[in-house]
Amino acid sequence: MPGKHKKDAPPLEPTDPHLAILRAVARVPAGCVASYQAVAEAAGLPGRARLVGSVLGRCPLSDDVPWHRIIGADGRIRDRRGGGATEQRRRLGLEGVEVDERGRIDLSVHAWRLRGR
DNA sequence: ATAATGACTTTCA
DNA sequence: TTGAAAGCCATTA
Repeated sequence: MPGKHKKDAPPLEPTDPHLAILRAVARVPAGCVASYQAVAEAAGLPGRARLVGSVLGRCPLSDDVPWHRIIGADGRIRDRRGGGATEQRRRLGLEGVEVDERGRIDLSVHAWRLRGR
């Protein structure tokens, strides 16, 4: 039994922000895109758009999570170091999302909306 | 504890 | 529309 007077900090919690973000990204359906901000809100972390990017950047570009469906709030693919934007564009194309030459995506068509009515 | 960094957003020119 | 500057926030050094 924990009779410690000093506080103990578990390594992971059910409300772990990282986990919540990954979960939110995972529920974005194919053929749709969501902004970092939208994902943050969906994860219950309003205003942490930057954190979403950090988490996705730290994770490997695996198929475990549809990272390619996350784009900037302006509906364009965000550029980042190392590249990967090309891969993202390719994947989106395979899913039926039309991406402009400049990386622009029609949000009025593919924007993912939070379900919950 | 302070400073720098990053797959962000918004505002202004 | 494009680009620069500031705002914002957790992680990392």
